[in-house]
Amino acid sequence: MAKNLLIVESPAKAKTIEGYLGKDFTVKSSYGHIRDLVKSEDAIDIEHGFKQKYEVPADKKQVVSELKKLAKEAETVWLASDEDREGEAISWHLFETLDLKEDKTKRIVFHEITKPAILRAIESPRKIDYNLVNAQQARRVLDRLVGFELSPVLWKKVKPSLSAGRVQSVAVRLIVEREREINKFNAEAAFRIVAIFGKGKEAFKAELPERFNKQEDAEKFLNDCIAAEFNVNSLETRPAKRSPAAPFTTSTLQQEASRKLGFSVSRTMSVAQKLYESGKITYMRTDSVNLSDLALQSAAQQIVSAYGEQYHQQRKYKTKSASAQEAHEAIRPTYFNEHTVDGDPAERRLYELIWKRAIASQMSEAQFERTVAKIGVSTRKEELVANGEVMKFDGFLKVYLESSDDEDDNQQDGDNAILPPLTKGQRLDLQEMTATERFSRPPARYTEASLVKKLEELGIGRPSTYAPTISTIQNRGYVVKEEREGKQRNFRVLTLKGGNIKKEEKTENTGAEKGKLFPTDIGAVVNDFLVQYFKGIVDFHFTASVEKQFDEIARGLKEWTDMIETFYKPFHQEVQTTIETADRASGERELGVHPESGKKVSVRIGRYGPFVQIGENDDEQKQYASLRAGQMIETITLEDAMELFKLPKKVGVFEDKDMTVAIGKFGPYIRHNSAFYSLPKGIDPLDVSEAQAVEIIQEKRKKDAEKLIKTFEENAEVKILNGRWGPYIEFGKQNVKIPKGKDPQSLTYQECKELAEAAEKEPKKAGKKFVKKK
DNA sequence: CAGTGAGCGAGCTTCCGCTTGACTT
Repeated sequence: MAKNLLIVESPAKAKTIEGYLGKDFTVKSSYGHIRDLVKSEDAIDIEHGFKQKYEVPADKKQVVSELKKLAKEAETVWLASDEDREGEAISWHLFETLDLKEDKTKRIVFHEITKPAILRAIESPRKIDYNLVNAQQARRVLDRLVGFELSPVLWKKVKPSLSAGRVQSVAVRLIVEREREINKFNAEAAFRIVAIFGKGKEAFKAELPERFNKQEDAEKFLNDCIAAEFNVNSLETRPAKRSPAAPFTTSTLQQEASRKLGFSVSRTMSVAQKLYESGKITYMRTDSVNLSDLALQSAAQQIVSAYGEQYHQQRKYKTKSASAQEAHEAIRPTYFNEHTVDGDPAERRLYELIWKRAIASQMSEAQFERTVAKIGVSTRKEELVANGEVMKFDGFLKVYLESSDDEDDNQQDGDNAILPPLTKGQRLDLQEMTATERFSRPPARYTEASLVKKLEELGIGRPSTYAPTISTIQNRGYVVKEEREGKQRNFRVLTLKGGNIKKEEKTENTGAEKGKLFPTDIGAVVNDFLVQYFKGIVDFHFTASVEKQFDEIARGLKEWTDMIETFYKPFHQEVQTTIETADRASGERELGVHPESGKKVSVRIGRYGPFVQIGENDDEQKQYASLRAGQMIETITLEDAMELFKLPKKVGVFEDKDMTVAIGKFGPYIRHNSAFYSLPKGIDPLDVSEAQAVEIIQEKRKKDAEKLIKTFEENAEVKILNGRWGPYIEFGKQNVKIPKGKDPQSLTYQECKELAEAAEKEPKKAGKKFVKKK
């Protein structure tokens, strides 16, 4: 038996370290935290110094008992969890739970998984830092108190099963408030003037820096240009440079993978996890931009040998985030000489991104020559401006260019263009000039990744929780990630060409969104409730201010119980008062009066979601209709609401059964004989003819028939179908995958039944547990 | 993917942060 037991948090790390340490060391993993507060209300004894009650959760029992056994046999136990608040607490929990002895236990830390770093750590062990542990306890207790007192208030005042917390509630608030900014935004139109000079390859664009608010002014400008002479008034060339971005942290990786690869934050994390487990990259949950000395050397070597000495420049980056705890390195390839890796396409692409970003971070800056030509118009005092850019040295751009969040279409032209050789005073030949009406844009909706960026800036959440937080707020129904169609908008274009001005009206699609986060009604109602009654908790700076106090605890300047006491007393009082005094929140809003009956029309959240109601008194005949996807209580109008009552509508009869058109969660559909048929896009659900409906039903049946492999005489409900992932059995409401090697064509009814029953008996544990329904 | 929107009441829900697997119609 080995003399030493060394415990780290992650099994992949354990494997690597074991290789460095030789056979005197057994290296094991705790798989993160091994204990947590009990679920019940008595987890924290508020009366007695907030004493906590911990337990080992069921899924950690085995890990703990194995570690316990190994610890007993070992001469020395080395606690090597991460060097941050949570890591220190993990060491402390291990010390307590494994019944370790003070004199046989050593606490060590390292920031990078390299042999010298680990050996150095072993040379200088220390004791558990109880100040740091206390800071973690304060963090844990605060989060539990906030979450488990606030959530029940929502159950009483809004709806059961809702949740609130220090992190998730702020995330929802950001999205709700952004949506409101967008709603109240008024686009301002202005005319943008762009001129094209020269012909063929010599042609280039110039733009007027000023914009015209009125069409007359734009038109006058164009008019003045008809007879004008254009000359280069000034020509200025100056050098410019661009530096590479720091290597990835969790949050920047999520952002870039979202922009460049279209990954959701959880997809990014699970692909990165695979790369980490197969030893391809360093740890993927980190807030550090630091690279180990070994990594710096190895990157330098790669850059010099692949691109040459002039492309290399060693850089050390500093984190900009105040909340960073930097227990790990930045995310980088384990071996820089592996430019690509095996694996599925997602792994390969993410690895490539990580490799390029880390390599580029150690490369020289790119150098440009930027030219600005100002062009005088003889009949006007304004000048047109042409920008040209020539790259003199590509530097890090040879490998990697960071993408950006703003997709400002106004900047597309002009920048990066190459200007033909020009001389001062040169007369230019105008080919064409346009005045295009452009609109100011509302603030952008959050994507998952840009929300993570914002949370990180506010110091809210940690690398390990960004992805789960995004999932939580969606699972609770506070937020939806959606694609929404834009609206058509007209804009005017004036074109000056050949001495004539042509006026046109064009249309563009605006406001279309894909993969953006939208608040739901319940999200908005819960947010408003929390902002009204618990302003302090959902304040954007709440986390920053408690973090400051955690730091003081960690430095031994403050008692953690004092801090919690000071926070808890007024907070708990607010909870009490709110329970006693606050009204139920349903987001109710009056829309006006029903034009025909004169009854009141209102909208609010009900048991089954948001709905419109006509009538209010008990004795009145009331009418109800659910809101549709994309409609919200706060923005729906009386007219929209009236439309809702026009459907469902009977459109005719087919095979002796009614055909009804309605709108559901996934859009308009026809219901016929208890089956659903989606309406193709472009057909107005209010204007579907009987013949059209029949056609849609038959079309769908034809498509289904193509998927069908086999049916059975015994039971028409049972079918074998071709699905996206191969053949499967549709057994009533249950779908069962056909095992590999079985020929779907030759399956009997009895076999199908057995497969279905076997699948029923073996419920998908994890799937059901983690993926909340609805 | 209907329409439903009353009321009773037992028993349940819920936080954040550290990990990995088992799970995908």
